[in-house]
Amino acid sequence: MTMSGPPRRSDATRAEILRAARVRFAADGYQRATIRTIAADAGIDPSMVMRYYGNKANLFATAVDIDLGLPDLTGVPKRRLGSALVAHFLRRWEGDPGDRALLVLLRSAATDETAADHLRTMFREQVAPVVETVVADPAEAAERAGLVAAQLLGLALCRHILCLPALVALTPAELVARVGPTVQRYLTAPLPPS
Amino acid sequence: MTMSGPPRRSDATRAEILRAARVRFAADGYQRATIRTIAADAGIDPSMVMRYYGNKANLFATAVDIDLGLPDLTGVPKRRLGSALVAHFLRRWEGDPGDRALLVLLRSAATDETAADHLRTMFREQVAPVVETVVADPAEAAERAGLVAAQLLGLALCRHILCLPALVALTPAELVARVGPTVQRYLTAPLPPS
DNA sequence: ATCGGAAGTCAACAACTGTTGGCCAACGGC
DNA sequence: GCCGTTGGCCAACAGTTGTTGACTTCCGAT
Repeated sequence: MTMSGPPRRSDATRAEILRAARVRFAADGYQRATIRTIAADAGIDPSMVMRYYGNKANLFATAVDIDLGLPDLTGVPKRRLGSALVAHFLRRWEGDPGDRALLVLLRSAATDETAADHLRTMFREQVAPVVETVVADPAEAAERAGLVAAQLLGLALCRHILCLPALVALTPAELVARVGPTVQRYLTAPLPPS
Repeated sequence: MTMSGPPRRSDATRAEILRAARVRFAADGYQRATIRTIAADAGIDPSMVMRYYGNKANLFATAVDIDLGLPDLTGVPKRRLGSALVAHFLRRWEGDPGDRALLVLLRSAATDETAADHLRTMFREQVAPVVETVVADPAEAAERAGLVAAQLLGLALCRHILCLPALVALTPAELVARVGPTVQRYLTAPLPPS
């Protein structure tokens, strides 16, 4: 991730562009965010964005290449797995703007196939493996992880992107109390026959 | 909804435009769908779209002005409320293309504030009232409806827009069996204290 | 002091967008 | 058959977009 060559004089500008890009992509999504507005936010010329990141798609890919930072769940008591997961994601996307990278991806993934692909990869490489470590039958891991993702992404969508008032009104603690048991059930309850 | 004046000779074209618009908006979202591609799909000139629908925003509003067709839940046994709701929504958005209007809205709402507003209105005027008829304490109706919306929209997002393989693989019947109990709990389980 | 390259600015191109107005053809009541 | 109305197409405008290349300015090593 941090495979830096020799430190360059322009590192500050590069970082500033990336910060502005994350904010803009998060606010507007891939298509509506323009190189020009991102450059304006960063206080530099649009052509610098091209020079440092090649093109818009690559800038987006760089801005979105993040780590969910999922905790190691093997030490968590089995009854608290759901609450722990919900609490972690809430902490993750309620943080300061610029670090809400998951929302960047979510907003763009609805209309941009590249972003959707990033999200699927993130699910496959980060969420599914963690779920596999806490699930009884590994054969069911993918399905359970999918159900968990649907619940958590649905919550992020309704609370932070659609901003449904009924969900914005709830505190993080209340959300953990309400959604935690659902995730818990998706992780541990026996799957009903089809 | 069908407040038609005298039947015009161009009704067929108008309908064809609307059909093509729904398909395109569903596939690409508001911004990426262009008047030109919609017109091409409908086999007519872009200027006709303008003549019949005024502008792109109005065309979108018309294409998206739909009825969820939520069933009357007052006759459903209280234990089956969750399954009934999940089954209804699954039927609604697994149908033939052109009738998947909810997905049109969902895809665009992530990046377009107008679409998001439509979705909030639909939630407030269609989902919340129905939930209110089946909930014990009316004061909790909005919150319960919000949780239900988060779960159902999350499912639609992951299955039909992100196309997570783990969720695409499940049959509608399996999904009802897995997600139904969650919705049931959001509707009827006592809300934990904050 | 000077020279090379990096950092940054400016102006422009080509493609695409929503939108407009003018023009032609077909229809239908008189 | 005549003519106004309607349905439809074509070409163009104005704005925005990603992207490019030439030009200037600054800094650090020699």
